[in-house]
Amino acid sequence: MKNRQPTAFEHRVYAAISEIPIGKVMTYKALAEKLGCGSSQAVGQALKRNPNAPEVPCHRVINSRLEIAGYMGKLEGDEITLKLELLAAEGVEFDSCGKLNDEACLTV
DNA sequence: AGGGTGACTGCTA
DNA sequence: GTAGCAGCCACCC
Repeated sequence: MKNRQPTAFEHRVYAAISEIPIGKVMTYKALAEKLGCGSSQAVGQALKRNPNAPEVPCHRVINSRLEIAGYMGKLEGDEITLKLELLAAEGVEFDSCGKLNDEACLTV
């Protein structure tokens, strides 16, 4: 556990994710544009380097292909399955491949 | 101070 | 439709 302090940029990312309503998801690109970064990779970095899983609903953040990305620094594993279940509990249904089943859940 | 990485995206073959 | 390459920004060593 690094327990390092989040930077201003990361803090902005968490704030934007926290603004995502329940039952909705946002893509890295849209999130990056909302932050004014223009680079979705920077957003992914912020999430990967930060174990704020329960503090920030990072599971609501998906890639432009409407697929689930990673969780807690892992791209695949039981954590991903947990994320899908968590989203399903919020009303967002995903495919067995981790793809968004309902495009209407995508926040623009 | 410099180089390398990445939970990404977009275009081209 | 799948595969590969380049661009991009922020963080880490």
